[in-house]
Amino acid sequence: MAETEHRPTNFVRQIIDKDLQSGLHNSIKTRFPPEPNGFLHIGHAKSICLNFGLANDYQGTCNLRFDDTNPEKENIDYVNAIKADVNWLGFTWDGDERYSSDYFEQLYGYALELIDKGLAYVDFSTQEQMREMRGTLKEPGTNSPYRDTPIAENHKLFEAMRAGEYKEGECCLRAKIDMTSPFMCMRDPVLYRIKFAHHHQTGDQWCIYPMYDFTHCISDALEHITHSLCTLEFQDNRRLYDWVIENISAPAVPRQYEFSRLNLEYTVLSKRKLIQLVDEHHVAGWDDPRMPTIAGLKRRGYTPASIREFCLRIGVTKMDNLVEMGMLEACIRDDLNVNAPRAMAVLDPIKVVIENYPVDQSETLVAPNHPNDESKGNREISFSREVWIEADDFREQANKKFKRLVLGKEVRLRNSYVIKAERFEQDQDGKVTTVYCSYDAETLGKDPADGRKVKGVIHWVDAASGVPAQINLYDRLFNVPNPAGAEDFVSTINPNSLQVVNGIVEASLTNAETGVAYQFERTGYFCADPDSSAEQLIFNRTVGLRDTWGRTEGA
RNA sequence: UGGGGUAUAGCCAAGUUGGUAAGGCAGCGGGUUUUGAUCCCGCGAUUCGUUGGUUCGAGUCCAGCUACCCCAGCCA
Repeated sequence: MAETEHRPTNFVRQIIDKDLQSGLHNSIKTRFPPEPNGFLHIGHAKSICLNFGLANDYQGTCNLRFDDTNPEKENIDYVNAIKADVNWLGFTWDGDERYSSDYFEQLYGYALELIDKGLAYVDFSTQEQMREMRGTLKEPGTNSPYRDTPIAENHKLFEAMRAGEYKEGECCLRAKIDMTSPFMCMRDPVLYRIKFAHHHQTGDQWCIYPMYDFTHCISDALEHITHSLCTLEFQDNRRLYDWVIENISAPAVPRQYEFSRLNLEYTVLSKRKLIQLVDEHHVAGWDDPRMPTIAGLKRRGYTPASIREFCLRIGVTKMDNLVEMGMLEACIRDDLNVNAPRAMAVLDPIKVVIENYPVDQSETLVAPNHPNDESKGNREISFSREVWIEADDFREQANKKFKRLVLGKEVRLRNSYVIKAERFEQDQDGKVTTVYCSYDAETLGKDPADGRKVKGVIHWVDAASGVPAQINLYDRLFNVPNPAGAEDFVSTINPNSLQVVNGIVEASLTNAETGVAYQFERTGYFCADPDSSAEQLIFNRTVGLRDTWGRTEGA
């Protein structure tokens, strides 16, 4: 798809333009810094597109850095999934992926530097004591009794922490800043804590791990990141970011800028909540097609280009937002409308028997793969005496607004003949099972010679060659626009977010490649599910077609 | 008077030396159409959270007010 030619401007670009013009920087370097404690989601895609997009547009580079300072929550599977997702989105990071843990030794050295400057101390207060001494939002905190431990002793104490001489929670390293600061994060923040945990990158090498605020800014400096972009909740932390950089022998001075995180209607985008959905089996896994994860969107049938386009359209600002799902759907429809070959599939089949068509005859028809793009070629579809049509496409009686098959009336079978409904059969519940029709043999590829107008066109699948398929129809995962705002977001889960249907697809779809999109004419965009253990074809509906009829009809 | 942020159409979002409100999504009309799809054409803010002020002129400058978001993890 043709992505928007020139990127819309935003405040980050303006800052970069200024920094380039003023000569502050000759080129830019950004980074995408996920913690490997879960799968990436569409919100991360916003950050990825921003960081990698900026690097591309300004001919700079972008690093992929795993912010792996909390081994208890992280693992290598997430690292691998994240790398795959970033690549799948179409981005390439500069050199090898980095890890904050690559810098543990240097970070340790900077911590020692702060200690030696009298700007950090080892605190043996309990967590509860620290909380009490921190004060509140409106009241200043009070100094720790360990705050004035002599420098030399702090130096030894910290070395002892590293050597494993203290238990978890027994002590921690804190920056000596200002317990009365209006910024809570400046009230002597913890820099290092003790964790006897195995780390996916450094193994058992360390028993002390640096905190985010100490690690991130230094990692940025070590990588010579020029513009460090993060989300709004880190605005206060910027004071600490700058404090650390100013007080150590930093090799560079990176700057942090914050933008608002993405909120999408009818889903949740917080790692904690997504983990809960997976752990409590509200969904089948991280790549469940209903999940807003990159892996889920991929399995659902979203393309990398459509997600990039979405990120372009939503923009980058500091305003809180809640983007409509329709925005995302418009992006994938725009992509698939021009790129997806058409095919026919019936989701809720009823039989049509064409009584004046020879019993043992069948013929091969040619159908274009795309109505507006001849270059996509044609395919062959078979036609015979019995075909399946959509149950919704037949009514015993209806007004002229209903442009489908009605008893005694004609309708065009897409890419085929005009048929007329003569009579029908239904089961004991009143559901129509079979419609007996006649066909006009002179209407293949042309209108009736006598000038009869046949307005309706419906899709169908040849009964003799059609293939049964499981079709997964997805709906929003939650019943409310902003589940994150609910008291209990789990209670707002939509119990009908997945509807499994047994349909019939045209024979050409038998070998549909996993993940490759098709438009099933008149019903939507679908792609084959990767589930290889399944015994039959499985198609996932990515998104339906825009449906103005369904709207008026339903109303 | 804790501090940090944000307020432009239903949603997203341009608007940067003050000069008379881009664009996209959604919606609504109309046209084309063997997908009620696509495509094409047309329609939306006398108004920029609010109240005042400065000015010939303010979304853009100033002051006050209001609403919403974030911060009291040895999480990120």
